[in-house]
Amino acid sequence: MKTSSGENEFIDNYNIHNYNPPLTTVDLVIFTIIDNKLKTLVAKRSEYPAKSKWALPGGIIKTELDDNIDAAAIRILKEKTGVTSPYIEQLQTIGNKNRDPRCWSLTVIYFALIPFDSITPVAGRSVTDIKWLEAEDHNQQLAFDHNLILENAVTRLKSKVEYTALPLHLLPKEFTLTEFQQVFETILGHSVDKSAFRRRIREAKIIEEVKGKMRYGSNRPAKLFKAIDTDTLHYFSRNMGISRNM
Amino acid sequence: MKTSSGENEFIDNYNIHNYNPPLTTVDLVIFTIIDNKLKTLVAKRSEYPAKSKWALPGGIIKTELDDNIDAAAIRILKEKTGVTSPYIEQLQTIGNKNRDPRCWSLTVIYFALIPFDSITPVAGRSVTDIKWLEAEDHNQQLAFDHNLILENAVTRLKSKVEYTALPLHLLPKEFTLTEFQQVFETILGHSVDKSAFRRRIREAKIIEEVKGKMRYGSNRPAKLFKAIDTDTLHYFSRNMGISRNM
DNA sequence: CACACTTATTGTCTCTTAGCAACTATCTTT
DNA sequence: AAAGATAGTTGCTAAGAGACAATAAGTGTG
Repeated sequence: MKTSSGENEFIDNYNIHNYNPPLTTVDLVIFTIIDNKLKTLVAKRSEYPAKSKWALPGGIIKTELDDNIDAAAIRILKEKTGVTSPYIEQLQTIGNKNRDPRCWSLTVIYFALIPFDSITPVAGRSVTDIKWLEAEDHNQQLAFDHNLILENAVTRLKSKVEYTALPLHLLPKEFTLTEFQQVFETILGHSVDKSAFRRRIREAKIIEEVKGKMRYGSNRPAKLFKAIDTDTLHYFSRNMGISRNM
Repeated sequence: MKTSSGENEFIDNYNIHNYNPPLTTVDLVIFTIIDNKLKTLVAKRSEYPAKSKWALPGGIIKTELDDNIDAAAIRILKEKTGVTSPYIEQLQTIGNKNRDPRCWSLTVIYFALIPFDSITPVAGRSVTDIKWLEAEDHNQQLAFDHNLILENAVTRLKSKVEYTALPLHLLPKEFTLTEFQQVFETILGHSVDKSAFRRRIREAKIIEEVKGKMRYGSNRPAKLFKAIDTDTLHYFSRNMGISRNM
Protein backbone atom coordinates (compact mmCIF):
# COMPACT_ATOMS: atom_id res chain seq x y z
CA MET A 1 0.00 0.00 0.00
CA LYS A 2 1.38 3.39 -1.00
CA THR A 3 1.82 5.73 1.94
CA SER A 4 2.73 9.38 2.11
CA SER A 5 5.31 10.68 4.60
CA GLY A 6 2.65 12.18 6.86
CA GLU A 7 0.86 8.88 6.74
CA ASN A 8 4.00 6.98 7.74
CA GLU A 9 4.41 9.14 10.78
CA PHE A 10 0.80 8.60 11.71
CA ILE A 11 1.16 4.87 11.41
CA ASP A 12 4.33 4.79 13.52
CA ASN A 13 2.55 6.62 16.30
CA TYR A 14 -0.44 4.36 16.18
CA ASN A 15 -0.90 2.05 19.15
CA ILE A 16 -3.79 -0.33 19.39
CA HIS A 17 -3.68 -0.18 23.18
CA ASN A 18 -4.74 3.42 23.14
CA TYR A 19 -8.16 1.99 22.38
CA ASN A 20 -10.33 -0.37 24.31
CA PRO A 21 -10.73 -3.09 21.75
CA PRO A 22 -13.24 -5.91 22.12
CA LEU A 23 -12.12 -9.47 22.75
CA THR A 24 -12.13 -11.01 19.27
CA THR A 25 -12.74 -14.69 18.86
CA VAL A 26 -13.83 -17.22 16.29
CA ASP A 27 -16.48 -19.82 17.03
CA LEU A 28 -17.34 -22.83 14.92
CA VAL A 29 -20.56 -24.67 14.33
CA ILE A 30 -19.40 -27.96 12.91
CA PHE A 31 -22.07 -30.06 11.27
CA THR A 32 -22.04 -33.64 10.21
CA ILE A 33 -24.59 -36.37 9.74
CA ILE A 34 -24.50 -39.52 11.87
CA ASP A 35 -27.19 -42.18 11.60
CA ASN A 36 -29.32 -39.87 9.48
CA LYS A 37 -29.28 -37.21 12.15
CA LEU A 38 -27.81 -33.74 11.96
CA LYS A 39 -25.12 -33.39 14.60
CA THR A 40 -22.94 -30.58 15.78
CA LEU A 41 -19.68 -30.71 17.67
CA VAL A 42 -19.42 -29.28 21.18
CA ALA A 43 -16.42 -29.15 23.46
CA LYS A 44 -16.22 -29.15 27.24
CA ARG A 45 -14.25 -26.12 28.37
CA SER A 46 -11.24 -26.77 30.56
CA GLU A 47 -10.67 -23.12 31.43
CA TYR A 48 -12.56 -20.10 32.70
CA PRO A 49 -14.90 -18.58 31.89
CA ALA A 50 -17.71 -21.14 31.71
CA LYS A 51 -15.28 -23.81 32.82
CA SER A 52 -16.53 -27.40 32.43
CA LYS A 53 -19.51 -26.26 30.40
CA TRP A 54 -20.20 -27.47 26.91
CA ALA A 55 -19.58 -24.88 24.23
CA LEU A 56 -19.03 -24.50 20.53
CA PRO A 57 -15.35 -24.92 19.67
CA GLY A 58 -13.73 -21.52 19.47
CA GLY A 59 -10.73 -19.46 20.30
CA ILE A 60 -9.14 -16.08 20.30
CA ILE A 61 -7.82 -14.63 17.07
CA LYS A 62 -4.04 -14.47 17.37
CA THR A 63 -2.74 -11.64 15.27
CA GLU A 64 0.82 -12.97 15.48
CA LEU A 65 -0.27 -16.34 14.19
CA ASP A 66 -3.25 -15.94 11.88
CA ASP A 67 -2.93 -14.19 8.53
CA ASN A 68 -6.69 -13.74 8.29
CA ILE A 69 -9.92 -14.83 9.95
CA ASP A 70 -10.47 -17.84 7.75
CA ALA A 71 -7.01 -19.05 8.72
CA ALA A 72 -7.85 -18.49 12.37
CA ALA A 73 -11.01 -20.56 11.98
CA ILE A 74 -9.10 -23.38 10.36
CA ARG A 75 -6.35 -23.25 12.98
CA ILE A 76 -8.84 -23.36 15.83
CA LEU A 77 -10.78 -26.17 14.24
CA LYS A 78 -7.63 -28.20 13.94
CA GLU A 79 -6.36 -27.36 17.43
CA LYS A 80 -9.57 -28.31 19.15
CA THR A 81 -10.72 -31.23 17.08
CA GLY A 82 -7.98 -32.44 14.78
CA VAL A 83 -10.24 -31.96 11.76
CA THR A 84 -8.63 -30.44 8.66
CA SER A 85 -9.79 -28.96 5.35
CA PRO A 86 -13.54 -28.95 5.71
CA TYR A 87 -16.02 -26.74 3.93
CA ILE A 88 -16.28 -23.54 5.95
CA GLU A 89 -18.46 -20.54 5.48
CA GLN A 90 -18.86 -17.41 7.50
CA LEU A 91 -22.21 -17.30 9.21
CA GLN A 92 -22.40 -14.05 11.13
CA THR A 93 -20.57 -11.91 13.63
CA ILE A 94 -21.94 -11.24 17.06
CA GLY A 95 -20.54 -8.58 19.34
CA ASN A 96 -21.91 -7.00 22.47
CA LYS A 97 -20.92 -6.18 26.00
CA ASN A 98 -22.94 -8.87 27.73
CA ARG A 99 -22.12 -12.13 26.04
CA ASP A 100 -18.80 -12.70 27.82
CA PRO A 101 -18.32 -11.92 31.54
CA ARG A 102 -14.77 -10.69 30.90
CA CYS A 103 -15.51 -7.79 28.59
CA TRP A 104 -17.07 -6.56 25.36
CA SER A 105 -16.73 -9.58 23.15
CA LEU A 106 -16.90 -10.01 19.41
CA THR A 107 -17.03 -13.40 17.76
CA VAL A 108 -16.94 -14.32 14.11
CA ILE A 109 -18.97 -17.45 13.63
CA TYR A 110 -18.27 -20.02 10.95
CA PHE A 111 -20.14 -23.07 10.08
CA ALA A 112 -18.25 -26.07 8.84
CA LEU A 113 -19.52 -29.16 7.08
CA ILE A 114 -17.71 -32.45 7.53
CA PRO A 115 -18.30 -35.64 5.55
CA PHE A 116 -19.68 -38.34 7.78
CA ASP A 117 -16.88 -40.74 6.99
CA SER A 118 -13.97 -38.54 8.00
CA ILE A 119 -14.92 -38.08 11.61
CA THR A 120 -12.12 -38.55 14.07
CA PRO A 121 -12.19 -35.40 16.16
CA VAL A 122 -10.11 -35.47 19.32
CA ALA A 123 -10.19 -33.13 22.28
CA GLY A 124 -7.35 -30.65 21.86
CA ARG A 125 -5.99 -27.62 23.68
CA SER A 126 -8.12 -26.17 26.48
CA VAL A 127 -10.77 -28.77 25.92
CA THR A 128 -11.35 -31.74 28.20
CA ASP A 129 -13.87 -33.57 26.10
CA ILE A 130 -15.83 -33.31 22.90
CA LYS A 131 -19.03 -34.89 21.69
CA TRP A 132 -21.56 -34.76 18.89
CA LEU A 133 -24.73 -33.06 19.92
CA GLU A 134 -28.05 -33.49 18.14
CA ALA A 135 -28.24 -30.15 16.35
CA GLU A 136 -31.90 -29.56 17.14
CA ASP A 137 -31.68 -30.79 20.71
CA HIS A 138 -32.75 -27.90 22.88
CA ASN A 139 -32.15 -29.62 26.21
CA GLN A 140 -28.40 -29.13 26.26
CA GLN A 141 -27.42 -25.86 27.92
CA LEU A 142 -24.39 -24.44 26.14
CA ALA A 143 -22.04 -21.77 27.43
CA PHE A 144 -22.35 -18.06 26.63
CA ASP A 145 -24.87 -17.36 23.86
CA HIS A 146 -23.99 -20.54 22.04
CA ASN A 147 -27.50 -21.95 22.08
CA LEU A 148 -28.65 -18.95 20.11
CA ILE A 149 -25.71 -19.21 17.72
CA LEU A 150 -26.40 -22.88 17.12
CA GLU A 151 -30.05 -22.15 16.44
CA ASN A 152 -29.10 -19.49 13.90
CA ALA A 153 -26.69 -21.85 12.23
CA VAL A 154 -29.28 -24.61 11.92
CA THR A 155 -31.80 -22.17 10.47
CA ARG A 156 -29.29 -20.92 7.93
CA LEU A 157 -28.23 -24.44 7.01
CA LYS A 158 -31.83 -25.58 6.49
CA SER A 159 -32.67 -22.53 4.45
CA LYS A 160 -29.61 -22.91 2.25
CA VAL A 161 -30.23 -26.59 1.67
CA GLU A 162 -33.60 -25.60 0.18
CA TYR A 163 -31.94 -24.02 -2.83
CA THR A 164 -28.28 -25.05 -2.98
CA ALA A 165 -26.23 -28.19 -3.37
CA LEU A 166 -24.61 -27.65 0.03
CA PRO A 167 -25.15 -31.24 1.22
CA LEU A 168 -22.39 -32.31 -1.15
CA HIS A 169 -19.94 -31.29 1.55
CA LEU A 170 -21.49 -33.61 4.09
CA LEU A 171 -20.83 -36.60 1.87
CA PRO A 172 -17.68 -38.66 1.44
CA LYS A 173 -15.72 -38.29 -1.79
CA GLU A 174 -17.77 -41.05 -3.38
CA PHE A 175 -21.42 -41.54 -2.63
CA THR A 176 -24.64 -42.94 -4.04
CA LEU A 177 -27.60 -40.92 -5.20
CA THR A 178 -29.70 -42.35 -2.41
CA GLU A 179 -27.19 -41.16 0.16
CA PHE A 180 -27.18 -37.74 -1.45
CA GLN A 181 -30.94 -37.57 -1.27
CA GLN A 182 -31.00 -38.77 2.32
CA VAL A 183 -28.80 -35.89 3.42
CA PHE A 184 -31.31 -33.46 1.97
CA GLU A 185 -34.14 -35.27 3.67
CA THR A 186 -32.40 -35.37 7.01
CA ILE A 187 -31.67 -31.68 7.07
CA LEU A 188 -34.96 -30.51 5.62
CA GLY A 189 -36.96 -32.83 7.82
CA HIS A 190 -39.19 -34.15 5.08
CA SER A 191 -38.94 -36.64 2.25
CA VAL A 192 -38.08 -35.71 -1.30
CA ASP A 193 -39.40 -37.32 -4.49
CA LYS A 194 -36.78 -39.61 -5.98
CA SER A 195 -37.36 -38.93 -9.65
CA ALA A 196 -37.69 -35.18 -9.18
CA PHE A 197 -34.57 -35.15 -7.06
CA ARG A 198 -32.53 -37.03 -9.64
CA ARG A 199 -33.75 -34.83 -12.47
CA ARG A 200 -32.76 -31.79 -10.50
CA ILE A 201 -29.30 -33.12 -9.75
CA ARG A 202 -28.77 -34.41 -13.28
CA GLU A 203 -29.60 -31.07 -14.83
CA ALA A 204 -27.44 -29.17 -12.40
CA LYS A 205 -24.41 -31.09 -13.70
CA ILE A 206 -22.65 -30.99 -10.36
CA ILE A 207 -21.73 -34.65 -9.96
CA GLU A 208 -20.37 -37.35 -12.22
CA GLU A 209 -20.35 -41.11 -12.16
CA VAL A 210 -17.31 -42.90 -10.85
CA LYS A 211 -16.97 -45.42 -13.65
CA GLY A 212 -16.44 -49.05 -12.74
CA LYS A 213 -17.14 -48.70 -9.03
CA MET A 214 -20.32 -49.69 -7.26
CA ARG A 215 -21.62 -49.88 -3.73
CA TYR A 216 -22.60 -53.52 -3.05
CA GLY A 217 -25.14 -54.87 -0.61
CA SER A 218 -27.79 -57.55 -0.51
CA ASN A 219 -29.56 -55.84 -3.36
CA ARG A 220 -28.95 -54.15 -6.63
CA PRO A 221 -25.60 -52.33 -6.45
CA ALA A 222 -25.66 -48.55 -6.50
CA LYS A 223 -23.60 -46.37 -8.79
CA LEU A 224 -21.04 -44.20 -7.10
CA PHE A 225 -20.78 -40.50 -7.87
CA LYS A 226 -18.40 -37.74 -7.01
CA ALA A 227 -18.62 -33.96 -7.04
CA ILE A 228 -17.30 -32.28 -10.16
CA ASP A 229 -16.35 -29.01 -8.54
CA THR A 230 -16.25 -28.71 -4.78
CA ASP A 231 -15.19 -25.06 -4.86
CA THR A 232 -18.27 -23.45 -6.36
CA LEU A 233 -21.62 -23.89 -4.69
CA HIS A 234 -24.51 -24.63 -7.01
CA TYR A 235 -27.71 -22.61 -6.63
CA PHE A 236 -31.00 -24.05 -7.83
CA SER A 237 -33.57 -21.63 -9.22
CA ARG A 238 -36.36 -23.17 -7.16
CA ASN A 239 -36.68 -24.45 -3.66
CA MET A 240 -36.69 -28.16 -3.00
CA GLY A 241 -40.18 -29.65 -3.15
CA ILE A 242 -41.97 -31.72 -0.57
CA SER A 243 -43.05 -35.30 -1.11
CA ARG A 244 -45.66 -37.13 0.92
CA ASN A 245 -43.86 -40.48 0.69
CA MET A 246 -42.42 -40.29 4.20
CA MET B 1 -24.59 -14.93 33.91
CA LYS B 2 -23.92 -17.19 36.91
CA THR B 3 -20.27 -17.25 37.90
CA SER B 4 -18.40 -19.40 40.38
CA SER B 5 -15.85 -17.92 42.78
CA GLY B 6 -12.90 -19.30 40.80
CA GLU B 7 -14.44 -17.77 37.72
CA ASN B 8 -14.83 -14.38 39.35
CA GLU B 9 -11.17 -14.37 40.28
CA PHE B 10 -10.26 -15.30 36.74
CA ILE B 11 -12.37 -12.50 35.32
CA ASP B 12 -10.91 -9.92 37.67
CA ASN B 13 -7.42 -10.82 36.56
CA TYR B 14 -8.33 -10.70 32.90
CA ASN B 15 -6.86 -7.83 30.92
CA ILE B 16 -7.51 -7.38 27.22
CA HIS B 17 -4.18 -5.65 26.78
CA ASN B 18 -2.33 -8.84 27.56
CA TYR B 19 -3.33 -9.82 24.07
CA ASN B 20 -2.60 -8.25 20.74
CA PRO B 21 -6.10 -7.65 19.53
CA PRO B 22 -6.95 -6.63 15.98
CA LEU B 23 -8.26 -3.19 15.18
CA THR B 24 -12.02 -3.70 15.02
CA THR B 25 -14.12 -1.49 12.83
CA VAL B 26 -17.50 -1.37 11.13
CA ASP B 27 -17.87 -0.41 7.46
CA LEU B 28 -21.08 0.39 5.67
CA VAL B 29 -22.17 -0.10 2.11
CA ILE B 30 -25.12 2.21 1.80
CA PHE B 31 -27.32 1.69 -1.23
CA THR B 32 -29.99 3.83 -2.71
CA ILE B 33 -31.48 4.38 -6.11
CA ILE B 34 -31.20 7.73 -7.87
CA ASP B 35 -32.48 8.26 -11.41
CA ASN B 36 -32.98 4.54 -11.81
CA LYS B 37 -29.35 3.84 -10.98
CA LEU B 38 -27.97 1.94 -8.05
CA LYS B 39 -25.77 4.21 -5.98
CA THR B 40 -23.58 3.75 -2.96
CA LEU B 41 -22.32 6.32 -0.52
CA VAL B 42 -18.59 7.06 -0.21
CA ALA B 43 -16.85 9.51 2.07
CA LYS B 44 -13.60 11.38 1.64
CA ARG B 45 -11.33 10.63 4.57
CA SER B 46 -10.04 13.60 6.50
CA GLU B 47 -7.57 11.57 8.57
CA TYR B 48 -4.80 9.06 8.15
CA PRO B 49 -4.50 6.42 6.94
CA ALA B 50 -5.65 6.86 3.34
CA LYS B 51 -6.24 10.55 4.01
CA SER B 52 -8.20 12.37 1.30
CA LYS B 53 -9.11 9.13 -0.41
CA TRP B 54 -12.68 8.04 -1.00
CA ALA B 55 -13.79 5.17 1.20
CA LEU B 56 -16.87 3.42 2.47
CA PRO B 57 -18.17 5.13 5.60
CA GLY B 58 -16.84 3.33 8.64
CA GLY B 59 -15.43 3.69 12.08
CA ILE B 60 -13.90 1.97 15.05
CA ILE B 61 -16.13 0.02 17.43
CA LYS B 62 -16.16 1.88 20.72
CA THR B 63 -16.72 -0.53 23.52
CA GLU B 64 -17.52 2.29 25.96
CA LEU B 65 -20.19 3.60 23.63
CA ASP B 66 -21.71 0.78 21.62
CA ASP B 67 -23.78 -1.92 23.28
CA ASN B 68 -23.41 -4.20 20.28
CA ILE B 69 -22.20 -4.21 16.69
CA ASP B 70 -25.52 -3.28 15.16
CA ALA B 71 -25.60 -0.24 17.42
CA ALA B 72 -22.08 0.64 16.34
CA ALA B 73 -23.12 0.45 12.70
CA ILE B 74 -26.11 2.68 13.29
CA ARG B 75 -24.04 5.15 15.31
CA ILE B 76 -21.38 5.36 12.62
CA LEU B 77 -23.95 5.72 9.88
CA LYS B 78 -25.51 8.63 11.72
CA GLU B 79 -22.20 10.25 12.60
CA LYS B 80 -20.87 10.18 9.10
CA THR B 81 -23.99 10.80 7.07
CA GLY B 82 -26.82 11.93 9.30
CA VAL B 83 -28.98 9.08 8.07
CA THR B 84 -31.06 7.29 10.70
CA SER B 85 -33.08 4.09 10.97
CA PRO B 86 -32.42 2.43 7.63
CA TYR B 87 -32.64 -1.25 6.80
CA ILE B 88 -29.30 -2.76 7.74
CA GLU B 89 -28.02 -6.27 7.34
CA GLN B 90 -24.70 -7.83 8.14
CA LEU B 91 -22.82 -8.75 5.00
CA GLN B 92 -19.55 -10.31 6.04
CA THR B 93 -16.53 -9.81 8.22
CA ILE B 94 -13.09 -9.36 6.79
CA GLY B 95 -9.94 -9.56 8.83
CA ASN B 96 -6.31 -9.91 7.92
CA LYS B 97 -2.95 -8.39 8.57
CA ASN B 98 -2.58 -6.58 5.25
CA ARG B 99 -5.72 -4.58 4.71
CA ASP B 100 -4.76 -1.71 7.01
CA PRO B 101 -1.22 -0.30 7.19
CA ARG B 102 -1.54 0.23 10.92
CA CYS B 103 -2.01 -3.33 12.05
CA TRP B 104 -4.05 -6.51 11.83
CA SER B 105 -7.50 -5.18 11.06
CA LEU B 106 -10.94 -6.69 11.32
CA THR B 107 -14.03 -5.05 9.90
CA VAL B 108 -17.65 -6.04 10.16
CA ILE B 109 -19.40 -4.97 7.00
CA TYR B 110 -23.05 -4.00 6.86
CA PHE B 111 -25.11 -3.06 3.93
CA ALA B 112 -27.82 -0.52 4.36
CA LEU B 113 -30.77 0.29 2.11
CA ILE B 114 -32.15 3.81 2.04
CA PRO B 115 -35.37 4.94 0.38
CA PHE B 116 -34.64 7.28 -2.46
CA ASP B 117 -36.75 10.05 -1.01
CA SER B 118 -35.07 10.33 2.38
CA ILE B 119 -31.60 11.21 1.18
CA THR B 120 -30.00 14.10 2.99
CA PRO B 121 -26.66 12.73 4.06
CA VAL B 122 -24.15 15.27 5.28
CA ALA B 123 -20.44 14.91 5.80
CA GLY B 124 -19.86 14.29 9.49
CA ARG B 125 -16.94 13.58 11.79
CA SER B 126 -13.58 12.78 10.18
CA VAL B 127 -15.10 13.14 6.73
CA THR B 128 -14.51 16.12 4.45
CA ASP B 129 -16.98 15.22 1.78
CA ILE B 130 -19.45 12.59 0.74
CA LYS B 131 -20.93 11.61 -2.58
CA TRP B 132 -23.06 9.01 -4.25
CA LEU B 133 -21.01 6.66 -6.36
CA GLU B 134 -22.46 4.54 -9.14
CA ALA B 135 -22.36 1.14 -7.46
CA GLU B 136 -21.04 -0.72 -10.47
CA ASP B 137 -18.56 1.97 -11.47
CA HIS B 138 -15.15 0.34 -11.42
CA ASN B 139 -13.17 3.47 -12.23
CA GLN B 140 -13.26 4.95 -8.77
CA GLN B 141 -10.31 3.81 -6.65
CA LEU B 142 -11.46 3.40 -3.08
CA ALA B 143 -9.25 3.19 0.01
CA PHE B 144 -8.08 -0.07 1.59
CA ASP B 145 -9.93 -3.10 0.19
CA HIS B 146 -13.15 -1.20 -0.22
CA ASN B 147 -13.44 -1.86 -3.94
CA LEU B 148 -13.58 -5.55 -3.17
CA ILE B 149 -16.06 -5.04 -0.37
CA LEU B 150 -18.32 -2.97 -2.59
CA GLU B 151 -18.20 -5.60 -5.30
CA ASN B 152 -19.19 -8.27 -2.79
CA ALA B 153 -22.02 -6.14 -1.54
CA VAL B 154 -23.39 -5.54 -5.03
CA THR B 155 -23.21 -9.24 -5.82
CA ARG B 156 -25.04 -10.10 -2.62
CA LEU B 157 -27.67 -7.45 -3.24
CA LYS B 158 -28.34 -8.61 -6.78
CA SER B 159 -28.52 -12.21 -5.77
CA LYS B 160 -30.90 -11.47 -2.92
CA VAL B 161 -33.15 -9.35 -5.08
CA GLU B 162 -33.64 -12.43 -7.29
CA TYR B 163 -35.63 -14.19 -4.62
CA THR B 164 -36.61 -11.72 -1.90
CA ALA B 165 -38.69 -8.57 -1.52
CA LEU B 166 -35.62 -6.60 -0.42
CA PRO B 167 -36.32 -3.66 -2.80
CA LEU B 168 -39.15 -2.63 -0.49
CA HIS B 169 -36.54 -0.94 1.65
CA LEU B 170 -35.34 1.21 -1.20
CA LEU B 171 -38.78 2.68 -1.65
CA PRO B 172 -40.45 5.53 0.19
CA LYS B 173 -43.26 4.68 2.60
CA GLU B 174 -45.78 5.00 -0.20
CA PHE B 175 -45.05 3.96 -3.72
CA THR B 176 -46.64 2.73 -6.93
CA LEU B 177 -46.38 -0.75 -8.37
CA THR B 178 -44.45 0.59 -11.33
CA GLU B 179 -41.88 2.14 -9.02
CA PHE B 180 -41.61 -1.12 -7.14
CA GLN B 181 -41.03 -2.99 -10.37
CA GLN B 182 -38.47 -0.46 -11.58
CA VAL B 183 -36.33 -0.98 -8.51
CA PHE B 184 -36.15 -4.68 -9.31
CA GLU B 185 -35.29 -3.93 -12.91
CA THR B 186 -32.60 -1.43 -11.98
CA ILE B 187 -30.82 -3.77 -9.62
CA LEU B 188 -31.19 -6.91 -11.69
CA GLY B 189 -30.22 -5.15 -14.91
CA HIS B 190 -33.06 -6.53 -17.02
CA SER B 191 -36.74 -5.93 -17.47
CA VAL B 192 -39.46 -7.86 -15.70
CA ASP B 193 -42.87 -8.80 -17.05
CA LYS B 194 -45.53 -6.54 -15.60
CA SER B 195 -48.33 -9.04 -15.15
CA ALA B 196 -46.05 -11.72 -13.77
CA PHE B 197 -44.51 -9.24 -11.39
CA ARG B 198 -47.84 -8.06 -10.08
CA ARG B 199 -49.14 -11.58 -9.65
CA ARG B 200 -46.03 -12.43 -7.67
CA ILE B 201 -46.36 -9.41 -5.42
CA ARG B 202 -50.11 -9.86 -4.99
CA GLU B 203 -49.76 -13.46 -3.89
CA ALA B 204 -46.92 -12.66 -1.53
CA LYS B 205 -49.27 -10.38 0.44
CA ILE B 206 -46.48 -8.04 1.45
CA ILE B 207 -48.02 -4.71 0.47
CA GLU B 208 -51.42 -3.11 0.77
CA GLU B 209 -53.21 -0.31 -0.96
CA VAL B 210 -53.22 3.12 0.61
CA LYS B 211 -56.91 3.88 0.22
CA GLY B 212 -57.92 7.21 -1.13
CA LYS B 213 -54.48 8.33 -2.25
CA MET B 214 -53.12 8.34 -5.77
CA ARG B 215 -50.03 9.46 -7.58
CA TYR B 216 -51.05 11.95 -10.27
CA GLY B 217 -49.32 12.78 -13.54
CA SER B 218 -50.23 13.46 -17.12
CA ASN B 219 -51.84 10.09 -17.38
CA ARG B 220 -53.97 7.66 -15.48
CA PRO B 221 -53.24 8.06 -11.76
CA ALA B 222 -51.44 5.23 -10.03
CA LYS B 223 -52.57 3.56 -6.82
CA LEU B 224 -50.26 4.00 -3.88
CA PHE B 225 -49.14 1.04 -1.80
CA LYS B 226 -47.27 0.56 1.42
CA ALA B 227 -45.43 -2.34 2.99
CA ILE B 228 -47.46 -4.40 5.45
CA ASP B 229 -44.54 -5.58 7.55
CA THR B 230 -41.13 -4.00 7.13
CA ASP B 231 -39.52 -6.21 9.77
CA THR B 232 -39.75 -9.59 8.10
CA LEU B 233 -38.19 -10.10 4.72
CA HIS B 234 -40.30 -12.05 2.25
CA TYR B 235 -38.66 -14.93 0.37
CA PHE B 236 -40.10 -16.04 -2.96
CA SER B 237 -39.86 -19.72 -3.79
CA ARG B 238 -38.58 -19.00 -7.28
CA ASN B 239 -36.16 -16.56 -8.76
CA MET B 240 -37.39 -13.51 -10.62
CA GLY B 241 -37.93 -14.20 -14.32
CA ILE B 242 -36.53 -12.34 -17.31
CA SER B 243 -38.63 -10.51 -19.85
CA ARG B 244 -37.51 -9.46 -23.32
CA ASN B 245 -39.51 -6.22 -23.30
CA MET B 246 -36.53 -4.02 -22.55
C1' DC C 1 -34.41 -70.64 -8.46
C1' DA C 2 -37.65 -67.89 -6.20
C1' DC C 3 -37.53 -64.16 -3.15
C1' DA C 4 -36.50 -59.93 -0.87
C1' DC C 5 -34.56 -55.73 -1.37
C1' DT C 6 -32.81 -51.67 -3.27
C1' DT C 7 -31.40 -49.14 -7.36
C1' DA C 8 -32.65 -46.96 -11.40
C1' DT C 9 -35.68 -45.45 -15.04
C1' DT C 10 -39.89 -44.20 -17.32
C1' DG C 11 -44.26 -42.27 -17.90
C1' DT C 12 -48.15 -39.49 -16.89
C1' DC C 13 -50.88 -36.11 -14.68
C1' DT C 14 -51.25 -31.75 -12.89
C1' DC C 15 -50.04 -27.39 -11.06
C1' DT C 16 -47.56 -23.34 -11.22
C1' DT C 17 -46.07 -19.50 -13.38
C1' DA C 18 -43.20 -17.18 -16.72
C1' DG C 19 -43.79 -14.86 -20.92
C1' DC C 20 -46.36 -12.64 -24.26
C1' DA C 21 -50.03 -9.93 -26.12
C1' DA C 22 -54.08 -7.50 -26.19
C1' DC C 23 -57.30 -4.82 -24.06
C1' DT C 24 -59.51 -1.53 -20.88
C1' DA C 25 -59.29 2.49 -17.69
C1' DT C 26 -58.37 7.13 -16.37
C1' DC C 27 -55.96 10.91 -16.09
C1' DT C 28 -53.67 15.38 -18.52
C1' DT C 29 -52.71 17.97 -22.49
C1' DT C 30 -53.81 20.15 -26.68
C1' DA D 1 -63.31 16.06 -27.98
C1' DA D 2 -59.39 13.79 -29.50
C1' DA D 3 -54.77 12.39 -28.56
C1' DG D 4 -51.27 10.72 -25.70
C1' DA D 5 -49.57 8.49 -21.90
C1' DT D 6 -49.26 5.35 -18.27
C1' DA D 7 -51.98 2.27 -15.05
C1' DG D 8 -54.04 -1.81 -14.50
C1' DT D 9 -56.37 -6.21 -16.06
C1' DT D 10 -57.25 -10.38 -18.56
C1' DG D 11 -56.49 -14.37 -21.29
C1' DC D 12 -53.69 -17.66 -23.54
C1' DT D 13 -49.69 -20.78 -24.27
C1' DA D 14 -45.86 -23.37 -23.22
C1' DA D 15 -42.20 -24.74 -20.27
C1' DG D 16 -40.80 -26.65 -16.25
C1' DA D 17 -40.98 -29.41 -12.62
C1' DG D 18 -43.39 -31.42 -8.63
C1' DA D 19 -46.06 -35.50 -7.26
C1' DC D 20 -47.27 -40.01 -7.90
C1' DA D 21 -47.17 -44.61 -9.87
C1' DA D 22 -45.40 -48.36 -12.13
C1' DT D 23 -41.86 -51.13 -13.78
C1' DA D 24 -37.39 -52.92 -14.88
C1' DA D 25 -32.72 -54.20 -13.38
C1' DG D 26 -29.22 -56.28 -10.55
C1' DT D 27 -27.49 -58.07 -6.30
C1' DG D 28 -27.32 -61.47 -2.09
C1' DT D 29 -30.02 -64.94 0.58
C1' DG D 30 -32.56 -69.18 1.79
